[in-house]
Amino acid sequence: MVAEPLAEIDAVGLAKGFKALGDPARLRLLSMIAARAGDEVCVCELTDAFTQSGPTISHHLKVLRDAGLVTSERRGSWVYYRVVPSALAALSKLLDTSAMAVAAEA
Amino acid sequence: MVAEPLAEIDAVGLAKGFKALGDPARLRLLSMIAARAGDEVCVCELTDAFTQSGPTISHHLKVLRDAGLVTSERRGSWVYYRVVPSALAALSKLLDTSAMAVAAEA
DNA sequence: TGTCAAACTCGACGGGTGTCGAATCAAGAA
DNA sequence: TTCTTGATTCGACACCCGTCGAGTTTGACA
Repeated sequence: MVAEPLAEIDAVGLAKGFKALGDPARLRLLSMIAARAGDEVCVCELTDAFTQSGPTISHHLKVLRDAGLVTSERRGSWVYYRVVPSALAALSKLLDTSAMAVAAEA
Repeated sequence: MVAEPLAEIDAVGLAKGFKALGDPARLRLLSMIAARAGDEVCVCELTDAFTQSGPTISHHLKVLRDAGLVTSERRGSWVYYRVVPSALAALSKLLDTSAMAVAAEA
């Protein structure tokens, strides 16, 4: 958030990322993928951990993919997901700098 | 995101915060407030900077308030907003640790 | 009291979102 | 090829969200 307020054009792109995180199911999905720390996670493993249906999980994964937060790769019969660290870092930094800017004043 | 995947109960609360950030107008509002670094911003100043109507801005500020990301205080005829650093830091940390966990593997 | 300005609430509209079952696609095994 | 399993896409439903104009509240000032 920094010293300079966000330009509208930047806000649109960043909001897409935050919007993708704005659902409990997606947040849990991302956390389960990120918890593997470099390793990938099979979709079958994710669907087993949720009460929602397969199509719903697939939809949420697509939202995370479209937001650039995760990538997917098919190997054989299974599809594996992994996080995109730079994308998460960009969102994190935005909030961090703004929090710091305010904290520094106190 | 850390080593442990998010519990569903935690995910619900955190998702509220991210959801509030998932709109370009709200992201810009928050950035304008945060850019003041400890100082507060008058609503009148915010509405002037946007093309949206007053009621719309007021609605977005309420969403940010309900999410605990900002606080408001009335003084005289004007209402002033300021950010809640700890709330932003909590969201930032979640993304940061997950990004770090993955980056550390590489 | 009455009036004015700032901010919020209300009601409504159009479009978007989460969810599911059914159908479809992809890849391996018989 | 046909069959089976994993994953996605499709179509539909109920609900939510961003937006506005109109009306309401709050406080200052005559």
